[in-house]
Amino acid sequence: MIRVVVIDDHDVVRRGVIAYLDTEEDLDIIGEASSGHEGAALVKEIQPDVVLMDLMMENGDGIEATKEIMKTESCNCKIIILTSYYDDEKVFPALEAGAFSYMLKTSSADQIADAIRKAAMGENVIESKVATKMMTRFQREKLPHEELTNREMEVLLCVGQGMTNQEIGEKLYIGIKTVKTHVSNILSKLDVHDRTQAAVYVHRNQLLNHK
Amino acid sequence: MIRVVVIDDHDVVRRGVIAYLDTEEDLDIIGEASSGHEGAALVKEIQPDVVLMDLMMENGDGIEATKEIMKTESCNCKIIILTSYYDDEKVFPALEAGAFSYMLKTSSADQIADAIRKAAMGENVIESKVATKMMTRFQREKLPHEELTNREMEVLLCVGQGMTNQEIGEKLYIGIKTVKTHVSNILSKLDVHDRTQAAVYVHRNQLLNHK
DNA sequence: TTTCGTCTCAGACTTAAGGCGGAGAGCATG
DNA sequence: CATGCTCTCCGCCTTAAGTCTGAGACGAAA
Repeated sequence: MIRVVVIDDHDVVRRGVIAYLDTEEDLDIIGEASSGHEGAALVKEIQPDVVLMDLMMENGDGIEATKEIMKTESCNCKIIILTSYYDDEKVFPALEAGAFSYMLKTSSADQIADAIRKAAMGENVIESKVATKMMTRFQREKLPHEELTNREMEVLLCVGQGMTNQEIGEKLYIGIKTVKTHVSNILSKLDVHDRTQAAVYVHRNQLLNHK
Repeated sequence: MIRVVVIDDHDVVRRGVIAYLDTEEDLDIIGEASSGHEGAALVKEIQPDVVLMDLMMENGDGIEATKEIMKTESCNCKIIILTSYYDDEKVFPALEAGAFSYMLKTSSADQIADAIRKAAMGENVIESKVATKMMTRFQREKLPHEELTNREMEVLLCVGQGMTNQEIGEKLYIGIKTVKTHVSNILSKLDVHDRTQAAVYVHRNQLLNHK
């Protein structure tokens, strides 16, 4: 039996999920909570195998609760995030906080039950939309270049769109000489020889997709 | 009841698929064939709702059979391609021939049954790997530019990798003057003003991913 | 206050890029 | 054979790009 706790402040959702999971013979819902604080305390107390955690909650959100739970040393439970959102601001903090899997509420009940079983076996499940975001994020983290300043990044993105120095200057309200300085610094930081290669760099690393 | 015909020259596969589909109460397997010709004739005769068609067959392949079936005016059946291959040379001819859905044999039996039901309701199912190929293909079909010659495309791809005229000339064993001519023609055909924009164009349209 | 980093800009210089016009060779098509 | 397309290459010219050196202004941090 896999011992599960469900944390979600939306009663209908929580009860619905529990109702379904109860029909699965190998899953045992041993507790539920309607806020992050409450949930974290409950988890510490009853030590479930898997936690199903909503992200957006009224009193203390899921990210805080996740961090709270992961801090306890004795904890070896897996936290599955179950939410409607998959934007960067939610996904990465949740994963950094220690989430084990990341499911969307658009997933079917079967998929959620599967994710719980896999979590219990140490196998994590990342919804494909979220996985895509992770991939691009990892790619970006691997960037070998020196840190560019904010201004340089602005200029680089302009170059990546095919703008000339003149156009960049007009857009950023600075002189063309200044643009040239920035471009020159960018080229040496990225270790490329001309603006075309810099533009290629932008696209290879998908820097334009996230503004 | 959804009336289904299965066309596959591999006996084991055909019988396995039929055996499974027979367990589904809403599906009625009304016919089967082991070649494209045979299958097309059968379909014309008994007018099923959905056809499950293998692509690679000994006597008359699935693409020909699909075209054959789609040519008949009275035909309002949906053809689902079921194959192991998802390379460009197979996928696009099949879709152009009139295939309604495209499934891979790696799909689960459930997914195939689902695809049949959806086809009967007018909803097509494209396996994700195939869908990805379609997306990039569509993007390429929408390209607004004039047709480039083969040589120009070669040069353009070099530009898209950030190469200088000098480097391109050395790679293609032509003079730098010739490269300049090509680049100049490319710029005017693509309606861009410099090589950097051409490089951006290459990446926006993912021209490098398919060599 | 001094130091450091960033952003801004200048002048002088070199070079790659790109436009324009012209042209010859090969090759397929009608 | 005449036409058209492609690929090749030339010279001349203009300009955008990029390097180098130097420097002033500003704000944060030591």
